[in-house]
Amino acid sequence: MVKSVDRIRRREDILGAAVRVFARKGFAASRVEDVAAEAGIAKGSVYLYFGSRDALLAGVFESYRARSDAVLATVGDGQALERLARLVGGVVDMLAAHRDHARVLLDVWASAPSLDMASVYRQYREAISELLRQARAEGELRPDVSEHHATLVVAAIEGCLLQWLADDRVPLTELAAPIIELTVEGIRA
Amino acid sequence: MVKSVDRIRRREDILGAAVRVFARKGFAASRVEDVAAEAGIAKGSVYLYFGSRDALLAGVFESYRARSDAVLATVGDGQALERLARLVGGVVDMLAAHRDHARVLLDVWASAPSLDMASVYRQYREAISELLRQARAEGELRPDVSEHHATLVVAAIEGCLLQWLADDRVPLTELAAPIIELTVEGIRA
Amino acid sequence: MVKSVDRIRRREDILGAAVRVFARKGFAASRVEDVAAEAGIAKGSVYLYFGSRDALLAGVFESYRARSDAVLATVGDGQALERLARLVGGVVDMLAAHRDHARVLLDVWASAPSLDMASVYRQYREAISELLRQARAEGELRPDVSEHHATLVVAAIEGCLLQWLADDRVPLTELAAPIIELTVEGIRA
Amino acid sequence: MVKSVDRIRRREDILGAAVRVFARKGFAASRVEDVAAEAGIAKGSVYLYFGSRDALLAGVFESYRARSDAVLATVGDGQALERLARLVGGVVDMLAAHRDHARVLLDVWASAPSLDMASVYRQYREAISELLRQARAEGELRPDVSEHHATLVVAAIEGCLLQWLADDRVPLTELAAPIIELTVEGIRA
DNA sequence: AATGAATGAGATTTCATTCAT
DNA sequence: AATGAATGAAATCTCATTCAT
Repeated sequence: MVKSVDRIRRREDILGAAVRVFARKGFAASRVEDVAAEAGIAKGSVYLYFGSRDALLAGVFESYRARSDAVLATVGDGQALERLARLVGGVVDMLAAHRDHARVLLDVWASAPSLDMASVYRQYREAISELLRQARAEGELRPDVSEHHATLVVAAIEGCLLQWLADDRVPLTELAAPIIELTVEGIRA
Repeated sequence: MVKSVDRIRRREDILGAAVRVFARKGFAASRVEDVAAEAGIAKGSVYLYFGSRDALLAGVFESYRARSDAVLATVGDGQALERLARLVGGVVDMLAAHRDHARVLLDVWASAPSLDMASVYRQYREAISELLRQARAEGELRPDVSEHHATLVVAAIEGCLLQWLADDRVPLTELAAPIIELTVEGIRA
Repeated sequence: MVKSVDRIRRREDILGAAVRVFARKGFAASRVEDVAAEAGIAKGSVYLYFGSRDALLAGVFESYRARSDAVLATVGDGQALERLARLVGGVVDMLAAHRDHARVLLDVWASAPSLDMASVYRQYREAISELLRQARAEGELRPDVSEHHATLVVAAIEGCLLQWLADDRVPLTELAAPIIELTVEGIRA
Repeated sequence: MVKSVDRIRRREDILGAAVRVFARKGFAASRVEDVAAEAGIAKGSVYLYFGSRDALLAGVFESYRARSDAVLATVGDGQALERLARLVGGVVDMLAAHRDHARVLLDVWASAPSLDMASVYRQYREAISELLRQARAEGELRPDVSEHHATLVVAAIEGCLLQWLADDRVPLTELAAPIIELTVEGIRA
């Protein structure tokens, strides 16, 4: 039991080190040894917890998905557009709280086609589409809202994320409100 | 003279090959030899036109910037919001016409911190901010439009691009209209 | 005392496991951990009984030598050629009874030049030469028998062993009789 | 054409170097770099001609098979037992002329189960069995010759080879005559 | 005595880059 | 200018061995 916990903890430590190193240097320029050094262990020990360098990147992606799923699961209840606003705010806050993690997703994107970033976006779009459908049923939606609106909501979030990652003077947390204003409040009937 | 033209042409051929190869396999998995093969020349010949493998990526980035600058330069005249709508449409069309090129920008992002994606976004934001300022002067802008709106416009474009790159069933060209509707028409006074 | 016996028993268990593992996968492809697993103990425990991985191979060789010496010591008495026939039969039976063990000798040969397979063959040749000398003294030997005959007797045994190890449809035990017929009976005066 | 010849020559050079290195240190202890150094080239260049370290061993085996096949193909004509004698002599001479090569076969045996030493022995046995059948048809064979005699002939050769490899004071070439005397002349009707 | 996590030396292999032809 | 064989630096990964528990 104790051993198992330790093992999980150690794995998470390594993953945390990997996130920091990958965010700092990019995955392509990061060596397994860099991750080990950041985690304070020997190179070979990384392989006791992850089968390969690529598995580290996959692990980062997994842990991002877990966080992402957690956010989607907590929009609570109330009117659909309120829930949508909470969803957008929740995702932005989650990303803002984990900049390194978010940065590494770019490497997942670029270097690991097998890690399915497409499905992450799809999942967001589906959750949002469902909320828009409910809003329409509730009569809260302006009738001229595009069928592509879910894509636009995701785009607003991810596009702001991208600009923040490129330049941290872009204030991601402050952007949550305008994103919601534009993509949620702006479509109320 | 003729030789010089040939040289430029050959360089562009190689760059085109690099774009296709990088888009297909990702930069990290692309070998100089792959690019040479795609261009129909020998590996060593690539080095007659580009100093290194990284220089190929830099070349792709440069040619993207050139295209991007060209689009920004052609918003024409008329009212500010009309020009903004043309800017957005122009960028989206340009990206849609060069999917491989756009895909490679992700690798630029992830693998080449020295290639300044941040400045690309900044340039877009500045052009858009200028147009918004003019629109405000023309009295065309709703007074409550956020100071962050330029960031949101860029986000909408880049966020849609990202989703289209991840999944080509996301219809980038069709998204131009809703993007404009939301981010340009939606802010008219 | 008891502990000492236990220790010896445990050492032999590990050696037996090593023989099975090495025979199955070859020494080069066998890991210390494989041997430990086969013996039902932890990897580190192997080192309580053997100083190194190579020592396991040396141990296998030692135990082969012990068996081999035992066979040479039991040719009993009687006429020299009868004792030679018993020697040949005894060696073949010993090998046939310990196929894994014999298989591992190939790895000793190939991987451990310090383990002296040459001396094993030499010892056989010397024992056989001595018997041939006695047979000659007893007038039992055809006068034209080659001075190299001892080498041929060893060759017949080892050569059959080799073929049996390569392909177990070669019937080693059945070959004992023809070997004796050819190399022992065939040289009677 | 010239390039092709060079390429083949270079491949053979490397293979020759591999034979020498493997014979000297054993395959297990031989590094690709050792082979490269023996061939006077850089480590990486070995990989231009052989896909892996194991491929070097496979190459050695292949070239042994080629030599072996060549010997089997040159027993000429005449009476079956004469041809058998020539076969035996030819194989022994071939082995004696290529001690390093023969030494490496032990590593093939021990380290590369996929390289089929069993088939080499089988091929020898089949060629010899065929000659024995013909000798019987020619009435040259003693009626009591064992059905296993082909195995014994192969054993005599391989067993002498083994002893010579272990100790070069065992005179392989001198042993050809006694081997033939015992295994070929000894079975004449 | 037994364990098995941790170590790190060392081997294989890749591939960007060079350069003789 | 073009080639592609050769190079060797560098990275991944393995696993024998150690040692704290």
